[in-house]
Amino acid sequence: MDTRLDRDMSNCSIARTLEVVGEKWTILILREVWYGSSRFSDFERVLGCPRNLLAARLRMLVEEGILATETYKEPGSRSRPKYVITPKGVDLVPAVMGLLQWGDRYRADPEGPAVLTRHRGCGAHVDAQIRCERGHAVQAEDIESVPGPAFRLRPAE
Amino acid sequence: MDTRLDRDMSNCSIARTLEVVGEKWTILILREVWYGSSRFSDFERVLGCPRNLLAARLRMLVEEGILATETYKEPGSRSRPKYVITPKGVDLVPAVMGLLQWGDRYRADPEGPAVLTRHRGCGAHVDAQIRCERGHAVQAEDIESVPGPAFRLRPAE
DNA sequence: GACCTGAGTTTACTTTTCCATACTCAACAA
DNA sequence: TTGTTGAGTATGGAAAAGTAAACTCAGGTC
Repeated sequence: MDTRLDRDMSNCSIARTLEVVGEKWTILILREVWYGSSRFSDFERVLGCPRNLLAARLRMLVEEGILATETYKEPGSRSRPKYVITPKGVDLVPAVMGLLQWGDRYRADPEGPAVLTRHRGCGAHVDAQIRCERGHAVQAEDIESVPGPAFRLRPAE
Repeated sequence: MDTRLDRDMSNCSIARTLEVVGEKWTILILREVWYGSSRFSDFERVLGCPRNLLAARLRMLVEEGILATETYKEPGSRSRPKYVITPKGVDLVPAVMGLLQWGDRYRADPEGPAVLTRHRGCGAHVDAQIRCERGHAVQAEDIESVPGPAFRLRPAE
């Protein structure tokens, strides 16, 4: 993609995804959900994030359909809400795996990463890869970005 | 991973990656590099981002080794710096492809995405997938997160 | 020598986001 | 009826981001 006129990037899918998950704490909240947390107090304790932001992020994630609320009840106390991931949230896993993998490679402690990801059953290490529909592994250099159906040039200034 | 004691997440690779690329504009600058921009004025024009932040983000990306500066020279003007991606930067592609893919699925215009990614040569659509080392495609539900070498529990409070 | 240009830096001001902490609220328990 | 607990809401100050314009700097051109 090498149009000399400026592309209009107002409909860029990367930017639009970041509008939803690009704020501070959002992705870390999702990480906690994957690692098993579901309650407000769990997120607060493990993340150390301010409560008002936590509430705002959870509300956003639920509004966007990435998390959903259910209720749980501990014996001897009343029902309270908990947060569970939806299929739309699960679809963020490849992106987050990509971040995890980069951090493992370039920012891990000398002894290695804090968390290993394995294929349940097979046990082999798991990571995010780029593949084409035909199943070929694709090097980043061999990705070609071409204008899609919603491609626009920028309105003249 | 379901330790009832709190995990210490201060060495989480996701959090550490976000420390580098989690600020506003950073990933969009990388997007522009992939789409062919390399000059300060290109980024400024296409992103519409404030110059001081742009300068700060570029400096950060160069310090982190994700971008590198080279010089270019237009005939009739002096040499000027441009920004090119390094192998360390290329390793962020899977994460960003993951974001792109989610945006394409859930936030695209009705007519479709603005940009299509294809395998150069083969031409087939390309995306980020989760695979294990043995080459199996892995469903998000079949990822098992287990404590790694740098796993720590949280020091008691 | 004066002017131009791309790539910044600096400054000054407004707005937004973030952080820390205090406060509220609705069951349930004693 | 008072206390407790989890899940928030409210608030006030600090930090970061956004906006706009002026300024710098070096190596071109005129």
